Amino acid sequence: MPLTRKGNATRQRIVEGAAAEIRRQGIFSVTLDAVMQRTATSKSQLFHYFPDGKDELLLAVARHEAAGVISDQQPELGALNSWPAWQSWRDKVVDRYRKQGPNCPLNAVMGQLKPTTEGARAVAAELLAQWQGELAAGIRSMQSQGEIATGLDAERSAQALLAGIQGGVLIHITTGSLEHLEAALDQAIEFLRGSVAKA
Amino acid sequence: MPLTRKGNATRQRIVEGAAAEIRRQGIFSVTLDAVMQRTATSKSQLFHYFPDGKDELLLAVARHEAAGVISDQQPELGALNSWPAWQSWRDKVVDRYRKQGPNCPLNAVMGQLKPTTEGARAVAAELLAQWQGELAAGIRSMQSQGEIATGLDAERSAQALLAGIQGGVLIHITTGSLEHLEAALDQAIEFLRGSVAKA
DNA sequence: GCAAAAATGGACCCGCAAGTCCAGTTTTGT
DNA sequence: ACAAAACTGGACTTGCGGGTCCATTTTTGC
Repeated sequence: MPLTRKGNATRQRIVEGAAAEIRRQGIFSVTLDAVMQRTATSKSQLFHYFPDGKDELLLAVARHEAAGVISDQQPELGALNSWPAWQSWRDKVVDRYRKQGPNCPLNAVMGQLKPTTEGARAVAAELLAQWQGELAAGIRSMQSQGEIATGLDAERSAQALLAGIQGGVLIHITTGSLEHLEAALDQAIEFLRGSVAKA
Repeated sequence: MPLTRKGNATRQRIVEGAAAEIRRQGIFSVTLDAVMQRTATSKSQLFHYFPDGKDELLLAVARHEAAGVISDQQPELGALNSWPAWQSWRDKVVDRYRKQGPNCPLNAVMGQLKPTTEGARAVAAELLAQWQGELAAGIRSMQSQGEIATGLDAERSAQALLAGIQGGVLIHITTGSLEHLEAALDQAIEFLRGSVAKA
């Protein structure tokens, strides 16, 4: 009978507590003791739910955060079928990172996993793939409506857009400014809109 | 008489050794002992040249790497005054990161500095600012030749392009693929070229 | 060439935080 | 109700790796 209801709740509490700790204090404050204190748990509990220790916990945090990144963009991200939709999605993305501030748990965790590096990369890669997929779907949707040139490679444009977003977020993390993220989003959208004019 | 010739050489050796270690084994292999071994130095030397210890050393590595990032793009980056120049610059960037592989010392170091975090951010911020400045200069140069629409905000376009690059590199680090970097560069350049047609 | 300052070697210290253990309690299925 | 399994508490161990110290050698400037 692996994982009782209470156990599940505790596990959840640990993961969210660790994530919250990162957001507030940065990745270096995340010591097992800190997590214990914040989540009112003991060391045995930590190792009970995460037998492989800190790395496993951090990986769980990464998964948790990755899921949030996508879901925070819904429902707009899943329905990029009109220019207003694109615009409000754009605003949502900018807003999300404005609120999050410069402490990105996902990014923080990524640089911290050592043995589990492959696992961490997999989580990040999957997130990126999913994100890119949604963007490409949106582009194709617009293409089918004649709002974006059909000669354009949807997948490649999605890659470029995704890169712009990632870079924008990264720059936000390091400088605290959101200008780059906004510029990247705006320019990408403008590029997509402009494609139809000269086709 | 602070810093004799030999001392300077040793210091240099330490920084480069640490950077090389990161490239080969990742950031977690960078222990003071590892640096000592690789650079044939003793602990006293490390603390002689970097009294504040590891953080100071890592910061020096960051500075060293940051300088390399820009200079590796020269002379092309400094003379973006024709489309062929842009193209060869683009190729140089992609090539640089292809050669570097997925272990970026600068990125790695960034996530590792704790007390010196402000210092690290400053280094990164300055690098970004300089990079963006060069790009903006290139865009303005093309504008003056009528190859890019003058209505376009050079600084903002440079921001977007820079974001694309950063994101592309980041994705390269996490997935190993350079496609995103290439897509971001190509699309940005295409956007700039296209601006003149509809002006 | 000779003090002073810089450079070097390497033994030693030490704290922190991850990880272990086991004893005790609560929950669960039947 | 009663075993088995899940859950919890917290004391204890441990090792890694950063940082300290001092003795010795080399270089520098005059």
